[in-house]
This record gives sequence, C-alpha cells and structure tokens, in this order.
Amino acid sequence: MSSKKSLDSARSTGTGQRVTLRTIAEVTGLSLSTVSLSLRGGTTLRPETRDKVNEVARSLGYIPDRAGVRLRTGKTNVIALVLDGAEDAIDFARQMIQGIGQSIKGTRYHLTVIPEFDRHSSADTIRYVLDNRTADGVIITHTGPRDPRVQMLMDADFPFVSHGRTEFHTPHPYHDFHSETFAALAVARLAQKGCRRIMLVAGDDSTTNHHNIVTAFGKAAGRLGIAISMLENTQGMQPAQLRKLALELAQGPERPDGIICDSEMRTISLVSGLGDGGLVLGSDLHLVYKQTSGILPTLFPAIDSIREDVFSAGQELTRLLLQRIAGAQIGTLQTLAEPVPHWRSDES
Amino acid sequence: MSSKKSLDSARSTGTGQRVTLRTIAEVTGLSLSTVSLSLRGGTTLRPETRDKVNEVARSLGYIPDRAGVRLRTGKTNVIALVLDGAEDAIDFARQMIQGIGQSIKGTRYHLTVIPEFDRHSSADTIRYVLDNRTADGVIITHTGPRDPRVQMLMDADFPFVSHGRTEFHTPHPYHDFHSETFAALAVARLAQKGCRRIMLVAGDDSTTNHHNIVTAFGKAAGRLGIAISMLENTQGMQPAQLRKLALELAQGPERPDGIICDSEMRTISLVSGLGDGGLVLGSDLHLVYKQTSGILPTLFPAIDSIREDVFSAGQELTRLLLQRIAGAQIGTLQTLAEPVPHWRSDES
DNA sequence: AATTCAGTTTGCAACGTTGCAGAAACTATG
DNA sequence: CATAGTTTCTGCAACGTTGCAAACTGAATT
Repeated sequence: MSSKKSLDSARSTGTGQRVTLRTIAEVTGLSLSTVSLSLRGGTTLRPETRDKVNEVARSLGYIPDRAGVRLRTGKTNVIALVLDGAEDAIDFARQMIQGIGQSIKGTRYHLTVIPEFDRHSSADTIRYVLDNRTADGVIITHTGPRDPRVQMLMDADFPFVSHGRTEFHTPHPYHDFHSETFAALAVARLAQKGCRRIMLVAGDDSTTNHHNIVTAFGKAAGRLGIAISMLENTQGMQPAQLRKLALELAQGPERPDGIICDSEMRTISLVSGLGDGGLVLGSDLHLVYKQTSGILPTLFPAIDSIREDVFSAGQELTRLLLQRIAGAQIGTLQTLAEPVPHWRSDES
Repeated sequence: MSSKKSLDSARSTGTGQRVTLRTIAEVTGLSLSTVSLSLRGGTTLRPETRDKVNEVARSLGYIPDRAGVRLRTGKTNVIALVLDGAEDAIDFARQMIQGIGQSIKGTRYHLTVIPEFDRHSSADTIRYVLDNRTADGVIITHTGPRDPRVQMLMDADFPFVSHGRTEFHTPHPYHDFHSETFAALAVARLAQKGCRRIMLVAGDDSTTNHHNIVTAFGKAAGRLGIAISMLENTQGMQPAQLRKLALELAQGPERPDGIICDSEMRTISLVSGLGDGGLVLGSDLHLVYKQTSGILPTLFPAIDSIREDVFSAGQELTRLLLQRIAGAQIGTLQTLAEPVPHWRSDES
C-alpha cells in the first residue's frame, strides 16, 4: 500500500499551499520534467513511475494551472461564444449555452461569452478575440452569406464554427438548420391544408438562412402552383407594431390563407394580431412557425410548428469546434440539422 | 512630432511577432521593469519616460498578455456567471448576460459562463470554480435563504455577489428585486380592482424571493382583509399540466377573483388555461404578474404587470462584484431594485 | 574491460509579467 | 569637492508549465 498521508490536503477547503507540479515532484522525489511528462502520459516513462505520479497527483487533488499552461503552450482552453442581442428565437441564448456546456463537460474547456450589442460592430468583436488571444476557438451565430466575421476568422486561420452556412468558396466548419427543408415542409403542409395564398414572414434578412428560406419558399410554392407574398421590413419592428400590422392584414382585402413564420417572437405578434382581427387559426387561416422554445407550444397548442433544437445545435457546434481545434479536416466538420415537424390536429 | 514608424504593426492582421513588454523595451531602449511600471502608471517615473512608453505601446498596439499577468499576479481578470437552467423568467439568461457585458465593457474583464444542469449539484459547481481558480469573482442567481453556495463562497473568502438575499448573519454583497414591494403592490392593485379572494402562484420555493413574496403577500392581504390561497407544487409542473390546472380552476367552485404570479412561464400557462375555461381577464378575474421579458406585454397587453429589469440587474451585479474584487466594504455592496408597476387600462 | 544502445530520467530555458532590492544619475548640502 | 539625499531607472527572481538536449542507468555486444 502506498502511503496516502495528505488526502485532499490543499483543496479550496484546506489551508495549505496550492498543489503544483513542484509539490508532486517533492512528494515523489522525481523531477519536475518527469512529473509533467507523466501526467501527460509520456510513453518513454517507466509505467510504474507514471502510475506513482498519477496516484500522488490524484490524492493531492492536483489541477494544472491554467495560466502556466497557457503561458507556456499558448493554449487557452477556452472557447468563446459571440452572443448577439437577437430576440427572434426565444430562449435561444440559454439553450445554446446549455448545449455548449453539455459538450465541454468533462473537458478542460471553459466557455466565455462575448455579448454583442449592435451587429454593426461584429467585426470589432472578432478583432478583439483575435488580438487578445481570448480563446482557442469561436462560435458565431446568425451567420450571413458573406459574413465579414467568417472572412476575418478564415484570414487569420483561427478556429471557429458558424451556426449557419455562408457562400464563401473556401470551406469552413459549420452547423446549420436545414432551412430549405423547413420552408418546403411548411409550404407542403399549408398546401395540404388547402391554402392557396401563402405569406412568408421571414426576419433578419442579413442571414444566410433568410436567403435559403426565401428561395426554397418560392421554389416549393411555384412547384405547387401557390401564390406567394412576403411581409417585408419586419426586423426593426416593435412587437406591438407587428401585432397591429397583423390586425390590419386580417381585415384587409389581400389576406393570405396561410402564413409561414421563422421567428417565435414575430409569431407571437402575428397570432395575437390576427386574433385581434377576429380570425380563427386553423380554419380561416393556417400558420406554420419555426419553434425553438417550449413557450409557443404551450401558448398555441393547436398551431403547427417545425422545430429547431437549439440545445443540440450548441452541442454540435462545440463538438465541431473542438475537433477543428484538435486539427480535424474541415470537410468533416459541416453538418445540418433536419427540421422536425410538429403537426397538431389533422382535421383540415 | 514623435516618430510613429510602425503603426499597428504586429496586430492580428499583420505578420510579425506578438508585441510584448520586451518589444516595447527594445524600441524605447528602456528596461522591462521600466516599461512595465510605466504602463501601470508608476509615479516614481519621469513623466516624459512614461509618456514615451505609452506612446510606443499605443502605436505598437500592445495588449498585456492575460496568461503572463495571471501567472504573475494570480488575477484572472475574469468573472464567472453560474447559469442555472431555470426557465421561469423568459429571456433571463440573455438579458443578464447583456447586462454583465455592458458593465465589463471597456474593462479588462471577460465573462465566463458556467452552465448548471441540475441545481442539486450547485455546490460542485462552486467547488469547481474555487479549485480551478476560474475567475476573480462569481455571480450566482436564484439564491436561497441558506444557500450552500453562499456559505461556501464566504468560507473561502472568495468574491461573489448573489442575485437575491439570504438569511445568513454575515453580510455579503447582493443585488435583489424587492419582492416584498412586488407582492404588496400586486395585492393593493387587485384590491383596488375589487378582488376579495386572491391566489398566489409562486414558483421555485427554494429561493429567498419565494419566501419574501409569500410573507409579504400574506401580510398585505391580511391588512386589507382579503382571502388568500396559494397554488402549490407548480415548480416541477409541465406548462401543459399547469394550463389544464388553470382550466379546472376557472371552472371550479373555489375560483379566486385575483391572481398574482411571479413567473412569466407560469403566467402564460395560467392565462391560456383560464382562457380555455372561458374566463375573461379584466372582468371575471384580475391578474398581476412579474414581468421580465418583452414577450408578455405583447401577448397580453391588457394585463397588469410589475417589472423587474434583468438587464439592469446584470449591470448592477457586475458593478458590485467588481467593487468587491477591488476591495470595497461589503456594507456598501447591497442594493435592491424597486419593482415598476405597469398598470394597463383603468376602467373597473 | 571497453563500447554501444535502448530505456529512463533530468536540467535548463523559455513563455510574459511584476515586485523588490538596489544601482545609477542628479541635486543639494556642508 | 566629498557627502548625503533624491529621483529615476534596472537586474533578478519568481509565478507553473512544457520541450529539448543531454545525462544517467543497466544490459547487451564487442
């Protein structure tokens, strides 16, 4: 039996000095180098030595000092999430962060979140990360077709992954919701319900997803011979404004009989406004929205939705990023999430 | 004019080596110590020297290396937010993070977020932060009266601030929503509307706020001679369940004529369920809820609410924490946010 | 007994920063 | 013009880690 004298001595609870490699070296009588090498599983070491070091390290509660490692190796063991202020998808931030958390659990990685206030300054945010060596990799969301952030990150050859695709020729890691399928599914569903005049309410037109949805929407509708329209400029709009707009729409002559909405926030305004206008969803008019939070299904249990799982997206983005940091081929780091339809009742 | 030859040479965009103190020392011909001292505003230096160093540092785009500073001084320049998975307050995470971001903007601090999956393991999370020297300070939310996390942090004499008060005798920094006022305001409002049987729907009973609300609720109602009741065990409940419960409540014999709800998530279920039951809010029954997101006012523009500003809370918590880290007296680091009533119509 | 060789272990330097004891350069004093 | 006293600057060591060249073991080979 080895002598385990000072079991968890210098933990946060204890009083003693911090346990470093030096401590272990002194206890084992080995050199710093050997201890360091041991802990990292050096194969040139005698197995018994390694075991002994590991045992002592464990019993002492050794935790490598992040600053030491970082200074020496340049590795921060941090990933950064750039969190813009977008509110379209309710509960997006929380789920994304929890997803990331799930994926870094058990690794040595920490998550730092960089809040962004206006999207206009997103380039500055990235430059900051680059200049300050904030992290080993970055996750960005709400990616645009020619997103300048992606360009910067690629130029700097800095590991990153985007939530959303781009139109750049050079490939880069991404994970994305398959918006084309979303649009196609939604159109098909509305057609099946008998809709002939479908309106698309798509939010933030700076994202690639907006682009993809609009295109796929047009294509699917064209294929089925359905008339389409779009509600433009809804992005800067206050919820109350949009609600009023929906009311007017409900009472106007050009009223669509089907609506597709890619934002939960806007869906709430729309549904409320249409309700104000006396419309009954499910008979007068059908609606399909992109669902990310648990709120809307509670609120509107009868309305069809198609789900994007943001928690899983966070997990997946992190998985991809960590692989990229570890040096994986980019070709393998591009994945899509398939939309999951949640059709409610089926009396058309 | 001083010679600014190599303007922003070795930035992320450039090719050169990283700019360190050594670089500046070489350019200025001064020693490392002098440069270091200069940059930190050493008063024993000749002003011209300081200016020269600062000028060169600026033009070279010098940014202190976090690992170097941290290794030498032990200061991480990081604050940590423990983010539990609570969903009561919609959009809580996003607003809190943005608020923190606003407060650390321009400082050298970064924010790392530690997602927590089950509250049951919250002690482990804190121990992790302590053992790993993750941050210079921690922000915790959803604080309980005898919160073990607070106890641990106080024992370790580690800087922290809690969103929510505790019942510990030793004082610690906190920022809290004034729940007592919330409850009193809500009761008074309902009384004014003519309610005689008020029900409180208060969520997570592990928090101090829950306690405060219940107590203040009882007191205020007693003072006004109003009958009270409480909907218990709603915390683990699925939204759909609660909605059904509200429906039953609406149709049952014991129906209250006023409801106070401290959670947006539950408010949605309640209002929906009461609506299912055919009740008209504003005449059959009045409701006051605690509002944190922008969603509910859009959805229910006619329902009274009392607002807690989570963004401001994030700002304030950070302000307090940074002061605590800087060594401020704890007595000055305890603040309350006054609830802001948003009464809607006033015909009654 | 000297040499080679693989298997193990170690010393040293460096990453970028700061605190401190002291050195150098001035200035004022007798 | 030495001496003490200021003012201003510098060298050194240390924080904890890792990579590398070199050194030490034995055992096997000449």
